[in-house]
Parts: sequence; C-alpha cells; structure tokens
Amino acid sequence: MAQKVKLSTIADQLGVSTATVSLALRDSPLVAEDTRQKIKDTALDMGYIYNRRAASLRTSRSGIIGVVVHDIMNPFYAEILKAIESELDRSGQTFILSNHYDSVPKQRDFLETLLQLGADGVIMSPAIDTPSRDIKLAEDNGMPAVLIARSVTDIDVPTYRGDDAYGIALATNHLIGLGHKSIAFVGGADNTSTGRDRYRGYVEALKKAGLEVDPMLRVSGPRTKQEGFEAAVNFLSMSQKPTAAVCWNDLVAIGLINGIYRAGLTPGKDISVTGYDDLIEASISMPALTTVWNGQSMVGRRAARALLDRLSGSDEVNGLHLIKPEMRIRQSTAPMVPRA
Amino acid sequence: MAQKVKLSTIADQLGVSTATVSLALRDSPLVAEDTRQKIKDTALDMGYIYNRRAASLRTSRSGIIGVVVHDIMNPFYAEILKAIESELDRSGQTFILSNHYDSVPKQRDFLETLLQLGADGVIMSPAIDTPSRDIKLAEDNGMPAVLIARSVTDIDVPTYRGDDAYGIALATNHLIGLGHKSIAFVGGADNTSTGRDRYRGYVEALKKAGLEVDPMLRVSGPRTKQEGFEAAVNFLSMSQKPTAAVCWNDLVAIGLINGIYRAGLTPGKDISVTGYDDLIEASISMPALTTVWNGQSMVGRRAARALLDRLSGSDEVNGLHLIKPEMRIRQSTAPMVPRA
DNA sequence: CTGAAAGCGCTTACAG
DNA sequence: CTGAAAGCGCTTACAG
Repeated sequence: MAQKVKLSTIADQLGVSTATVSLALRDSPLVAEDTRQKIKDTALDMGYIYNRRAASLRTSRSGIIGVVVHDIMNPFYAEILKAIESELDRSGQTFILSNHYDSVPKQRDFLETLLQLGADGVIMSPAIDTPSRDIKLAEDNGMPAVLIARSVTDIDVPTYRGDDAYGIALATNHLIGLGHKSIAFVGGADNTSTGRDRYRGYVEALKKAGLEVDPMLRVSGPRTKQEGFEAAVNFLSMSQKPTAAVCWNDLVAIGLINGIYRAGLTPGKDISVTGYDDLIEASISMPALTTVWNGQSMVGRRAARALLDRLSGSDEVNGLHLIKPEMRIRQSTAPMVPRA
Repeated sequence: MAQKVKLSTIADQLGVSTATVSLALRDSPLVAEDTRQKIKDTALDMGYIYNRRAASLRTSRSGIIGVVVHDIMNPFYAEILKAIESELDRSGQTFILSNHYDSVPKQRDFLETLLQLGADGVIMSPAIDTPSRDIKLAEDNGMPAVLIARSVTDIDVPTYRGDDAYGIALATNHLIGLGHKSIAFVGGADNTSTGRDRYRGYVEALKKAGLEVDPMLRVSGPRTKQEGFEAAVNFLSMSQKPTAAVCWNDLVAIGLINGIYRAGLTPGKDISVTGYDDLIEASISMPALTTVWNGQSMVGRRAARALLDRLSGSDEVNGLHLIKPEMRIRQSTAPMVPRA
C-alpha cells in the first residue's frame, strides 16, 4: 500500500496550508472557487481518504448513530430497520446495528461501545427489564436516545410504538363479530409492555362483549414462528376447544397455522387465527393472514426523524407517540363452526 | 452533562501521569498491581469513558469490522450474519452493517465510509457486477476483505460459499429419482454466480439423466417469497405441465408453494417443490420443505474467522472455499403424478 | 515502575 | 481569501 495521503500531503503538493485544504474539501465559500476545485481534483487524483476519527476527535461529532433491537432476524424489527435506514441514509449518517437478544448486559456493552465511538445518538428497542439508568448513561454522556416498540418507565425520552391495547381489541372484536365465543390468546409474556398490553386489550374486549375470560385460554411464551408452530399442540388439546386464536404477533400466528395444518385441521375454516403486525409476508402466507397493521415503517421513520431533530437541538418530540393500528381482514378468519 | 472525564482527569486526580493511567487501564504489567487497581477504581468512580477515536487515531486500529450484504431482511443473510456476529463478539470487535441492495454505488459508499472510520476489515457479499477495483480499493488502503455467498473474478481474496452446482444437482436428482420428467427451474438470474451455477447444475443433472432440457421451463428472476408467490401463475400455466419445480432458494420455494395452494393444487402431492438453503423456517413451513442445506452458519463463522486470521497476519486463507451442501428430504416432494 | 513529550490527522479560532 | 498554531484524547518510544 502506497504512502498514506492526508490533508498535509495535498497541501504540500499544491503549496497551500492544511487549513485551506480542509475548508476546500468541505466546500467552504471562504476558499476561492478556483483553489477549491484544484484542491478537490488533487484529492481525488491522490486517492485521498478522509479520516473521520481525526475529524470527529476535533469536532466531537461522529456521524454515527447506533441502533439496537432484540433481533434483526425478526422481520418485525427488520421492517423497522429498513425505514430507519432510509431515513438516516438521506441525512448522511452511518448506522451501527446490534442485537441485544433481551440481555441487559449485552445491551449495556453496546451502549458503552457507542459512547466510546462517540456516536451522536441511539435508537433502541430496549431489552426486557432495561433499567432507566442505562438510558440515562447514554443521555448524560451526550448521546440522546429514542425508543421504539417498547417503553421504559421513569425516563422521558421520545418513544414510538403502536397502541397495543387498542389494536388487539380490533382483532378480538373481529372474531367476536364472527360468532366466536371461545377465543384463545397465544404468545407473548408479561415481561414486556407489548405482552402485557396486548393480553390486557384482549381481556377487556372479551369483557366488554360479555364473554367469559378464562386464564387457561392463554398460551404464554411463544414469540417466534417456531414457537407458534410448537404451541399448536397445546392449543388444540385445550379442553375448552377454542374455535379461534388471537395471536400475539404474525410470526406466532403463521407458526400456529402451520401447526394446525399439520394436525389435519384447516385454519381459516375449522379454526380462525389472527396475527399482529401485518408483516410483509402476512399477505402471502397460506391462508392470507387476518391481522392488525402495526406501522413498523412509520415507527422507524418517525423515530429516526425524532433523533435527527434532537441532534439539531429540538426537544419538543419527547414523550410517548402511539401509532394507531388498523385491522386487515384476510383469509385466516371465518364465521365460527363448533369443534367436534 | 458533567465535565468530560479523560485520562488526564484521572491522572490529575491521582497525581500520576497519563501514560501510567493509559497503561493501567489496559492492564499492562508495567504498572504496579497496586497503582493499577487504584487507577481502575478511580476510572469507574469518575464514570470514565474510553475514547476510541483518539486511541485509534494513534494506533490506527479501530476494532471495527464492516459487513455488507444484499439485504439483512433476507433470512439467508440474517442466518449468516448471526454466525458472523457471534464469532466477532468473541473477539471484541464491533461490527457495522449495511445493505447494498445490489447497488454498486451504494456498496462503494459504504466501503468508503468504512475506510474513513478506519475499519480493520470488511466481510462482504458483493453486489451484482462489483468491479474488482472496488475490493482493491479496500485492500490497498489496508482494509482486508473476505467474500461470502458470491464470488468476484479477477481478485484473490478469501471467499466462502456453498458449492451451488453440486447442491442443486442433489435436488434435481432427488426429483428425477421420484419419477419426475418435466421439471421446471424457478428463480434466480444469470447476473449472479449463484444464479448461473444453480441453473447450470440443474441442466447438467437433467442431461446426465438423459432428460430433455427445455429452456422454456425456466422462470428467471424471482428471489423472494413474494416473487415466488407471483411466479406460481406462470409456472402453473406452462404448456409442458411440469410436475415438479427446482427452486433457486427456499424463499422462492415457499412463495411458490403458497401460490400453488392458492390455485387449488396441493404442493407435496400434486406438485413437488424443492428449495435451496435450508433456512430455519424451511422445516416448519407447510408442507415441510424438501431442500438443500447450504451452510449459512458455517459460511458466516468461517468467513469471520478468516478475516480475523488475516488481521493477525496470516494469509494462507486466500482463495475459494466451497462448503459442501447436503440434501434435506421432507414433505414438499413426492413421487410423480401426471397433471390433468 | 513512572513521567515528559511527541504525534496520530483533522478543524477552528485568530491574524493578516 | 489564506496561513500558522493550538488542541481534540489517546499511545508510544524514550529517559530515568
């Protein structure tokens, strides 16, 4: 590899100062149009590579934004990430991604790394049981945070997520409207706000309709397609013989549907199943999934925008911003038929 | 936010030099055990945050590794990434992720960003038509590259991917063995090595079995579940009435299967379908997908290891490393039945 | 075992 | 419009 080209290499070559080169490369009007062009051409010719570590050491702005979610392999987060990416790209920020897999220590390590790199800010879907102190650590060291998908209590940072209780009520009411009386709730758990809020929304919708709430109809735990698939056995062997299932999310619903098929029943006919999120694949799964749109791309876009706003000094975005979910009726739900 | 704590803050506090503090924090045996402990305690107390930009400016090692793939939302890449992540985590490297969506300019931008950040190396699944010059740019500036999933000609860097021609022949032979004579090939295109190699492997397997190769049986293009789903119409209306489809990957296969269901036929009975990759969801899709294991996690793990090896000076890993695929027979294939 | 000093490659007042 | 010089926060020879 050739001798490294730096500002001073270019300056020497042209007989100007490094200050002039620095200014010229950033298109400062302080440098004569003519000089500027010559400097840029030379930089290109010499294969100059801007050293952001050096610049950022001086300016204490890194152009880096951290993003941490539970798991990027999960399409729900992937859809949010895609929206964040396109928003940040536009503003020329580099983003660094990490999974925390709901490990608070892993998440803290990542926040620490971001601080060490001088990241300008962080967008996070906080790990289960994230202490507000961890977010404070970031904020106190000049790295503003924006939360997505989950809330953390005791701290006032901008938070973007769907209105879970409202959304799950939409799904539950849809099933009630189809005549179902024994409706199970499959997936999620009480250790996340989404787990709690969605179960609560389901319970309240049943109550409001005058239906009995049976805690035994809850299958707590499943979050993935795999786990939804495995939950089918559990669901199908319930003594209450539920004719429908409100699932905690689309992945669980799709898994559950496949498990029901495997058992010889036909989802969308014998058994009705609703999802939650409206992932891209919900509309092409078999049968097409009745679900609740949860605004992933809107969450991502608005969270990114909010962070950029905070970086430019505005703080009016603080607080909880709920996205209003919408019902998407497709083929996986049908009027109730009693189970044998 | 309080006054920023730096090495000199700690040094002043304890009445030692910054050199001593620097050494102590990195556990150098040059510093007395006693002093070392005192310094570490003080650093923790004062909430010291290590400034990696400053350190890296001095050492020209950043601890950053770039990873660029087509699309992290694609489970195929997600599975590779997960393996890379766990391998890099172990060695304390931070990794920066980016999608190139097969845009060469976007990929080049990212490489440039990595160079600016002083990344130690990059793992990439090159965008379609990546010129070897772009990889040379990285290498020439001291940022070694390792390729995954796809090859680039005219450059000798370590490359890890599956043996596509061999793998697709496994799938094709499996169908031939089940008595199928009219076998379509769905998905992929000639602009990637995987597209070319897999189609070639299919053609050769047919020839070897003495079956006619009909170019009209190829549906070129689809890469995603959505596109596989849409390709079903095309596939089902072929005048040759194929009884089986070799799909370019699992996503296309799963999409195609859903599309075939939608049309009222039963995949795994009326029509046989094979996938490629053996994604996690292949085994829980409906029907369980017969496919070819493509070693995603092995590719990721070995690529990460190879890069770490290159960083520590060893160069014996150069060249193409093919992972040997394996057949996974499940429910989506069955003995041939003629189509009406 | 510890300290004083130079230097990594930028940017930013400050002068002219 | 351009230059000389200081400084961002580390690490690394070099001295002692």
